[in-house]
Amino acid sequence: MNTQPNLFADANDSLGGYRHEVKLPAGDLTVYAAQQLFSSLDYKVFEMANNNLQIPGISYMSYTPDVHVGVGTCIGTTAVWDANNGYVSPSIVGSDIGCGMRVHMTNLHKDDLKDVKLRRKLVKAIEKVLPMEANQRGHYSDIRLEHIVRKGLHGLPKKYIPDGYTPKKSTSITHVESSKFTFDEEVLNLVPDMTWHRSHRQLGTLGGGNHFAEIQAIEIAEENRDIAEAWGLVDGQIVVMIHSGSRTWGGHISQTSSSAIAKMMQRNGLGTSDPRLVFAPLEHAEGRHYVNMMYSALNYAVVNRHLIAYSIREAFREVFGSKCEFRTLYDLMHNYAWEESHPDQGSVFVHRKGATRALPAHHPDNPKPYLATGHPALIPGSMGTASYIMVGQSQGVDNFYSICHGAGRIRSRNATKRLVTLADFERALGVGTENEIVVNQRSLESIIDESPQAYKNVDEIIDSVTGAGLAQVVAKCKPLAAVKGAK
DNA sequence: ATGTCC
Repeated sequence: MNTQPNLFADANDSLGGYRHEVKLPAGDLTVYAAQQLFSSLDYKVFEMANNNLQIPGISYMSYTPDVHVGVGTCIGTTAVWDANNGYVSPSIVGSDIGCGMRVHMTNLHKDDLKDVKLRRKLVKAIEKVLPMEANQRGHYSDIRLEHIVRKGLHGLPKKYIPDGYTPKKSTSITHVESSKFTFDEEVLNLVPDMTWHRSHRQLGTLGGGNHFAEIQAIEIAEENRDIAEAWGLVDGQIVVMIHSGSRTWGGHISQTSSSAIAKMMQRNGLGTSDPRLVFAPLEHAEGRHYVNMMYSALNYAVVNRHLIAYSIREAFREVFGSKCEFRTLYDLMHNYAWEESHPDQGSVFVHRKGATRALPAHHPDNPKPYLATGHPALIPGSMGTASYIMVGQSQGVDNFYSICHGAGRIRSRNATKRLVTLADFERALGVGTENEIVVNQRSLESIIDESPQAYKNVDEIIDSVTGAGLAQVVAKCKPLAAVKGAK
């Protein structure tokens, strides 16, 4: 409950209670959330917004309904500056640069996976090709990391972009948000050998925490059946959803850039109430350096998800034969900052931290295959609950087209370990029943901090997004099996 | 999130 209501006594609700304009001492915050979710927000998220709003020149800041406290900045933040006179903040982007979602579509039906033993077999096959133990090396030592961070998907050897990876013989790189982020490659010379080495070994690995790969069965939303069909989605279809990021490459960039920027801030007397919140003018050497490095991490993250998908495709082909399709639906990030064009504000520099860009039909930033419909917006649920494939609405322009990025944590990992029992977790996964969501980890205890009881109800989050007119549901994705990385 | 503290 909110114990210090004065801060947002001036909250002005609109859009039937789904949008809240909050007056904070340092500036205005927009919160997209149904009334009940809004009322239940922790006071700390407003405190963090107030710190972020102290960064000079910020022109817009908003929260998604899944907002929760992070380090320096809340997860669920969209923060915007004028691109010509703006600031960039590694603390807003966060440490997992380029973290995001990827979905592949198979030609399997949920009935093909009805047998729990077959789901176990599939998970075992995935474990063979997809490293999930901490510090376990990936299987892609033949790929040059230098090519990946410089050229993104274009740096991959051809054999890793198989025919039929996407519909109509187009390659998978036409079906992602961006196949290559261009930057000043000089910055790569400053990355230490150890980071090159570790990041090379880590290519194609899932990582820990909330990262996962899930096998899901989809239900098409009736009102968007035409869009679903245009995307190649049908009722009961098995899809594979992947959530991962830039691993140690992005982590290294975040850490080194943040400390360089912190020093620059000290020299120039810059700062807010929170010393952990670092930022630099875009035109400063430190700001430019971070942006360049960040883009290399975006390349790493997209390729990492592509390779995870490639590995899982191998497992599917082993279990279901070589006729098993594995077409790319989309790859979409939720942690990054970049320049965009806004109809009223022109060139803007947009940070998204745990916020997903969901463009509507005909927006010019859609990749060509999705120009007529809008691109798929991929929203993960918590483990054992549904995920969603959505599409943006034109009204989303008010929020720079940002929507949620998942369920949103309601209790810390430690609090979850204290409060949630193994029996609770097993019940949530249907362990022992024929509908069991099969998980790779032999000991569920090791991932109990990821149990659904640690998260908000994703359906309420989605309701807030649709209620506010930001996006619509195209398909609901129900998990049949999940693989998680070890701690 | 992260080779979770040089």
